[in-house]
Amino acid sequence: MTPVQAAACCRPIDDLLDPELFKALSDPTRSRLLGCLVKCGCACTVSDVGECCAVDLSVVSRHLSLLERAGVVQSSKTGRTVHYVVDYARLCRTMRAIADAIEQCCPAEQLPGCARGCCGAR
Amino acid sequence: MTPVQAAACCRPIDDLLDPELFKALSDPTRSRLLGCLVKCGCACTVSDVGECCAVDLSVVSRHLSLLERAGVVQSSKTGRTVHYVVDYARLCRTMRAIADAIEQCCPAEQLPGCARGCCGAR
DNA sequence: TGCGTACTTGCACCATAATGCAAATATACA
DNA sequence: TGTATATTTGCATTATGGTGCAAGTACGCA
Repeated sequence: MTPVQAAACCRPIDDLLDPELFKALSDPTRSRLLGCLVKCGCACTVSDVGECCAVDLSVVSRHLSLLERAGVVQSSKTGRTVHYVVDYARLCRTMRAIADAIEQCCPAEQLPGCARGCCGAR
Repeated sequence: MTPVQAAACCRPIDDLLDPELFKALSDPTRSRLLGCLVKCGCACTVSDVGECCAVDLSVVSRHLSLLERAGVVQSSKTGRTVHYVVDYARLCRTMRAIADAIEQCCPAEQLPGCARGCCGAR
């Protein structure tokens, strides 16, 4: 199969390789903010998360809302404070789905020893 | 635990949330090129992969070498042609490791019903 | 109602990165 | 050795995106 033929062939990986999601995770500042939120485990205010980074609070606000648009975190407003929480379930599900979708395309000869004859990542 | 405290606490997720990897996957053109390579399943030349996209061949060349630097694909040169292959095993392993690392940080109360009391993604 | 706090938005600036074209490099083949 | 092919690199252009500051909005509280 040539790349052109492959391009015409629809697979789960097509939807999962979403540039928007990866773009959300591609900035060092956002990565750090997300890392703090992930490790924190609880709902945090914009100000609290902002203390992890040496950037303006407006920058933190923008980054968090971008992460929310990408489906990585969720926000809830109570009064004038906004709390952000990581959507653990969705993130885990997406990452594993990507792995599965890639593995599905992996040719059998790629890595011997795997149950499916490929990838050996299971 | 506050975000600041969480930031000081080292977890596997810290190394796995690598902005460089995600940056490699964050461009639509690169995403399409990678998708073709993933679905193709075999080693493809720069020219062949380039036929999937309406961009200059020099652009394709640069994108593929960037994907290689990010550890997503591997290249091999034979004569004057360069072949690119997806590193299926590594990609799968990384994505699953990210999922595992995120799950590890997920608080127990997040999602009931899961074996670990969280995430429900297993 | 007025003030302070939490966050967001507008704007300008700067850095990075994507793109196409042309030229260069590397290699196969006659 | 000369020519054609495959890929890469230099360069200029353009687009995108991150940042800080200042101002605006929303809301709680006295």
